Amino acid sequence: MFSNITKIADLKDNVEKTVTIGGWVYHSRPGGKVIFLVVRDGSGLCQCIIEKTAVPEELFSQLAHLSMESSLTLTGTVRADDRSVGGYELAVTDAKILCPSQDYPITPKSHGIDFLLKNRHLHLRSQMPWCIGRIRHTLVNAIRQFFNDNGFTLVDTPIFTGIAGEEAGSLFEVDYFGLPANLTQTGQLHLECAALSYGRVYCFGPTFRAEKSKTRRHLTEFWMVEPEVTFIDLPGLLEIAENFVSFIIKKVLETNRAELQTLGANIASLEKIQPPFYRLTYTQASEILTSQKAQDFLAAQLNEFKTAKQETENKIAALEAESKGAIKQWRKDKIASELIDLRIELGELDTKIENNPKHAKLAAEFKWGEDLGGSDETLISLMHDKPVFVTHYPREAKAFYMKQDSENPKVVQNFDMLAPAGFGEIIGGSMREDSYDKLLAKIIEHKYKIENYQWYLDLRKYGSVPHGGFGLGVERTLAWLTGEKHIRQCIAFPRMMDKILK
RNA sequence: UCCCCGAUAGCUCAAUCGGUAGAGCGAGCGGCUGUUAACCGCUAGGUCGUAGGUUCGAGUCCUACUCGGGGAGCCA
Repeated sequence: MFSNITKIADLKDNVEKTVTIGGWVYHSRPGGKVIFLVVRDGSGLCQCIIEKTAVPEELFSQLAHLSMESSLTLTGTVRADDRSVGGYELAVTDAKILCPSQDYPITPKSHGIDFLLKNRHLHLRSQMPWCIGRIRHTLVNAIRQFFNDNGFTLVDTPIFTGIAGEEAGSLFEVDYFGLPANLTQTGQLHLECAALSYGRVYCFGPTFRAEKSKTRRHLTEFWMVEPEVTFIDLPGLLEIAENFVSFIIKKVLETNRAELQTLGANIASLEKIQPPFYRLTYTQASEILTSQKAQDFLAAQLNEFKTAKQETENKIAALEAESKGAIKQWRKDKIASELIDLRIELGELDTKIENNPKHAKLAAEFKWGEDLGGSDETLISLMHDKPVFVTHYPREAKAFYMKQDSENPKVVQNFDMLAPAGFGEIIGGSMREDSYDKLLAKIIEHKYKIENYQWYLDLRKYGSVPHGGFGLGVERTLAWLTGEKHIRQCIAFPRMMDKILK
């Protein structure tokens, strides 16, 4: 029945031909003599022109009263026209309404985030989530392609697990037929087993963290890709990581430039992301944090914030003054929505101004041995225009499985990759401890039950080799690429602390 | 877990000193228009988050609770 449906994205190949499209009303501008219906079909938008003289009178009247998100098929001639979205339009000769939509809750005006999340099942149809979803698809595809093309074997690691990969405290516990089990926090430990079988492996799936974190950078369920490689050292891992990240960004830039533009992403800065990335040891990073340069940077930033605040306040005052004058209603609307945005901006600037001295203090008082805090990472990433690897963290601050450095026993061979412009950590990785004795000592030190880790220790007993890997968070990467402030927009149905909506 | 902010029409927001509840969008009806966040006119739409308190009088002040937003810590 629908075999003759043409996708809107393919209209460019059907100019002057008669086609049928199927989709949903995105926008309607009905008139006495001509109706403009913008229709979306998942592949794009198309403006459909319905002239009163071209269709039966009853159909014209029905189409004139069609509201947002009504579903229908439309038949007509494709015309190239610069006045239409996408450059093509359909001169309609016939249409069939499938399901008229009444009182669709999402309107073209702005909505609050709570409302949109409650209506997430419908919000997915809107432009922003649609663009992000398309980019996510490319990103996921590119991730698989990179590893598949570089000799990695996909291994699906379990979601129910008996042991913790990261530190406890962020585990979701489940009742597994009366036995305690957890949802996976990482596929790494299982992946290491597979790496010793295949050499180069990766896993890609959902990951669960029960962290009580209500921030724009946290989900309780997120997707992570984790490669694991044998016969490698830390510099080798960094090389894979920077090639990997550069590859996926290149693919997104190639495939989704239009979506990135719609979302207002910083394309120019993404185009700069090419190997090599910056490399800092933890010790160098801590020196930067406590340096005068960092303090000067923060002071300059504070001044920028204050200037921006002043400018924003001036803009608000000017708009408020204009709004009180005798002006057209549409201008008043525009001012009102601009004012809302400006006030949000002002609030964010206030937060930044408030946090800046705290961050300066944290940075200045940074002591070797602590883990890098969020603000420290942000500061370092802001001071660089490309991603930064921070390596060799203090052993005490890091997970038990990370390999002790041969030259400096106080540090481990690990790395975090910080995205530029303050987006923070998107990759964490390390060489794994391959010495049976050292790993055992760490397990004992952490007071973990040895019997739970015997299988993991076995990997160091039977043909242990140097190996390592890393994990990349899909939603955080997507937030970075798209310029989305909040990670919750980067997955179709976000799971957040204390909130499962559907 | 801690700190800050908020809750008014379906949605986004106003409401001055504590004194009769207002717009726009969306919805419905009509008009007009190669329109494009179209425009113009009319109509409907409210127990001001919940429960107390202060007051002649509370959307506005106070207390508690619920829900939401932002930030800190922690992390991908």
